[in-house]
Amino acid sequence: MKKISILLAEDDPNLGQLLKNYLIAREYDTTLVTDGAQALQVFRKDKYQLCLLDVMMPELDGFTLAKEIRALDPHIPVIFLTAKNLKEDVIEGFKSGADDYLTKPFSMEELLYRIEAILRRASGKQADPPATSYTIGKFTFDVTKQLLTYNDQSRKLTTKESELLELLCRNRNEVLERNFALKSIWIDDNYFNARSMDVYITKLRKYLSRDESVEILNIHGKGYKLLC
Amino acid sequence: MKKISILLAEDDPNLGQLLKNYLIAREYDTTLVTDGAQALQVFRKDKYQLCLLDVMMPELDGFTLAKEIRALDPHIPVIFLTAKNLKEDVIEGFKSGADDYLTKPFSMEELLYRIEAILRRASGKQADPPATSYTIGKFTFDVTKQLLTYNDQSRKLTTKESELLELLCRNRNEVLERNFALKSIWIDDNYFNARSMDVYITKLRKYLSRDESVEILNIHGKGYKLLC
DNA sequence: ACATAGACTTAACGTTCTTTAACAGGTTCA
DNA sequence: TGAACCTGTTAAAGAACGTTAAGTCTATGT
Repeated sequence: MKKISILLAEDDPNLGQLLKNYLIAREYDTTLVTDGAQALQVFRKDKYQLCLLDVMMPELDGFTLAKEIRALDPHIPVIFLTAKNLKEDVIEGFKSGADDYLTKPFSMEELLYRIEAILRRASGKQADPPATSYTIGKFTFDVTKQLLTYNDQSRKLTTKESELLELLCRNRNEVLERNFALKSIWIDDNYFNARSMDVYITKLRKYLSRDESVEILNIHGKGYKLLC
Repeated sequence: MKKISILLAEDDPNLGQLLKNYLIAREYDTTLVTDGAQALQVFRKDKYQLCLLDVMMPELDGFTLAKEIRALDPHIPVIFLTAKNLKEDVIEGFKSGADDYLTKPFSMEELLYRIEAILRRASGKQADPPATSYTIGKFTFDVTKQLLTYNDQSRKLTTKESELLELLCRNRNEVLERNFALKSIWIDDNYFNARSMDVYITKLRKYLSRDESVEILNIHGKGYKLLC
């Protein structure tokens, strides 16, 4: 299956690199540029399936850029990344044809969620959720229904429990880095959110304790690894 | 099929043009005027099916304008565009017969949904409803007739029930954000309206409970997701 | 005008989810 | 070994949500 290609235009080098890494980790073929002019240039050369554009950029702002891009490819999905409380911008953004927008700060989960939603809509197919479910030892984990099942006994997980368990499953038998998980689910990787995550790890361990072969292992200073 | 005609009165040229373009892109036959006097003049000449009026306008303010317009056509739907924190104005606006209002800044999606909802209500008694309907598990939901059907058994939904269910359907298997739903249906996203929305979620869940495969899932702190 | 019914809101109370606090161990490295 | 940091666990606090019932309003018909 061919990878989805994303053009990411973000002038903040830190955020840009961060986003690029996350998207690549999620199997999106991502190209990062740091200003609008460059974005247009790159877009002309190669085709992309989705654009992620920061609104505030030097040389060429996101809105104008979107118009130019739309002139080249009227149907390409565009998502804007915008600073908070710039709702006026949002309006103008929709005019130039954004399919969606995110106000900073946002979590990776949210970004990925919207990307998937838009691609789903763009591909014409209606409905059909990915119906993702994982097998964890003797457990079955239905992500969309947030249901963890063991021998016909089901437990309804909370939103956060479910999000964390999904990340663990996605990276099973390899290290899920703390910061990655925090940025993905909690937006901020500060002290309190880190402690909150610890609490959820404890909860998940308790839920999964019925199957001895399943274990959430801590990798000191790095993160967690789901063994199963 | 003939286009819906909208009279848009907005004195800010940027916003006005923006709105006009967007509405035209959405197949609404839109006329833009930049002050109230002009609006009245144009309205006398041609008939419109909906009015979008800015409250703060030179020459003739939106409220007075609405009264004049209503004198000419008592049943035409009117939506006010108003700056925030002008609650007094809002109240007076409803007295002069607004069907709805939007506080700036607002998103295009919100405006569009409001227009559709109002036109639907206005045309309720007339003929040829577009008959948009959704299939929700074993249910059928006729949006224009506000009818939820299960095995030949139909339940007539109230306006709010219907509007909320429509938003859920439109975003099925995706998160419908609380704030978006509140601003789209209840106008204000304050505490009380949020609680009111909770009540409606309970109602809808009860109506839909006959099909086990259908579920309105809460995403804590974000919104609801209709699974089906 | 009055009564009635239906729709919507507000109130009240209970439950669940998430975060924060508090305390107890662990790991690393100088 | 001891200081600094990281992790495990439980409990409590705070916020969000679920549900039912009572209140308010509006429209409608007599």
